[in-house]
Amino acid sequence: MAKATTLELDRFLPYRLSVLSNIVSTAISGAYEKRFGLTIPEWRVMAVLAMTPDLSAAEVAQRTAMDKVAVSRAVASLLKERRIVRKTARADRRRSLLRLSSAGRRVYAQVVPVALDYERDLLAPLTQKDREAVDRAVRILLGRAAEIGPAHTA
Amino acid sequence: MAKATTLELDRFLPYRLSVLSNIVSTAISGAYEKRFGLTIPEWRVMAVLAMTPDLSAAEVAQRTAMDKVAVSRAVASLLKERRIVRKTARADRRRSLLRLSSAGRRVYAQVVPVALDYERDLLAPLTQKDREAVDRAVRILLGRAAEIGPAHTA
DNA sequence: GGAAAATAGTTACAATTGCAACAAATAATA
DNA sequence: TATTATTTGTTGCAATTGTAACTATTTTCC
Repeated sequence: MAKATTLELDRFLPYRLSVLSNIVSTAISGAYEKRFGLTIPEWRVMAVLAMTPDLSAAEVAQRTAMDKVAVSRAVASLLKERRIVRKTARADRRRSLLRLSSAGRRVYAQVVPVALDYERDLLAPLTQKDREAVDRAVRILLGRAAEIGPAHTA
Repeated sequence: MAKATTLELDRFLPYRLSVLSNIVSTAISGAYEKRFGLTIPEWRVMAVLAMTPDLSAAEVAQRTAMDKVAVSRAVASLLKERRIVRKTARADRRRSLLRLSSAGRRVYAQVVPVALDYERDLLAPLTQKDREAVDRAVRILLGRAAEIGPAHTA
């Protein structure tokens, strides 16, 4: 007969990750919202377009780990606020090519230091070794999680 | 004049945490839902009641990092499925004392191994040292995140 | 003891999110 | 080339979630 086990929630990594991620996301999204009127999906779209202009919505979705509906809505709202511009791809008129507008680049330049400051504060109590361990572990876990929990890879 | 910086999304810890946590949560909640008809909030409530019976909803909320509305809904649904029982506290008739029913304990006993197996698979590619580092880092980050992002601590 | 403040939990409403159906355009194939 | 299948992105609808208002009870303190 199998041994009866109990599970202590605060030692269960999925739970701890969820709590940590929620706290961090809430804090960050509060800051973005308040200071720049940006949601996190909007910010993610801006961040990838800053790195790589002229992506299609599908490419943005892939790079931000967002689904295409979320990207579509973020793009719609960024267009309305004139923080990105969209042109139709000449070669394939289904695709649209997205890039930051100059206003978008200005906002982006303001957000980046806020984001990096937050990250720095968050990581402050960790030693350099700890940070490297976290970095490596998160990378490994991301790979492993994608493997075992295909989520939507039907 | 300030230096212009860019932010690479996949090196930004808040982003990586969010992606990792989403993948893990989706995988787990899929498993719970499919096999046991449990949502994650419901599972969390069950998990703390298994450890500590006769908690009030507010105490459950505190221990699960859920807000009281979420607890209320999870409790309502667990009651309907007869997986927990509720009695009114004699001393204070506003409070209700919650505990698993025997059916609830049976379900719990089935879920625990699934949860622990998932965690084990997830952590499989990490060395023991890595795991300890993650454990420590997450604990520290949880504390730090709670400090700097009071979120709702108005 | 009684009015006012506080607390536990629920409910109603609004905002967010996810999924499925869809239109437009292109690609594949017969 | 006409027909069907696929891809891109949007929209509608349902489910989830968060915020605020509410009821019931208890506590405070005059």
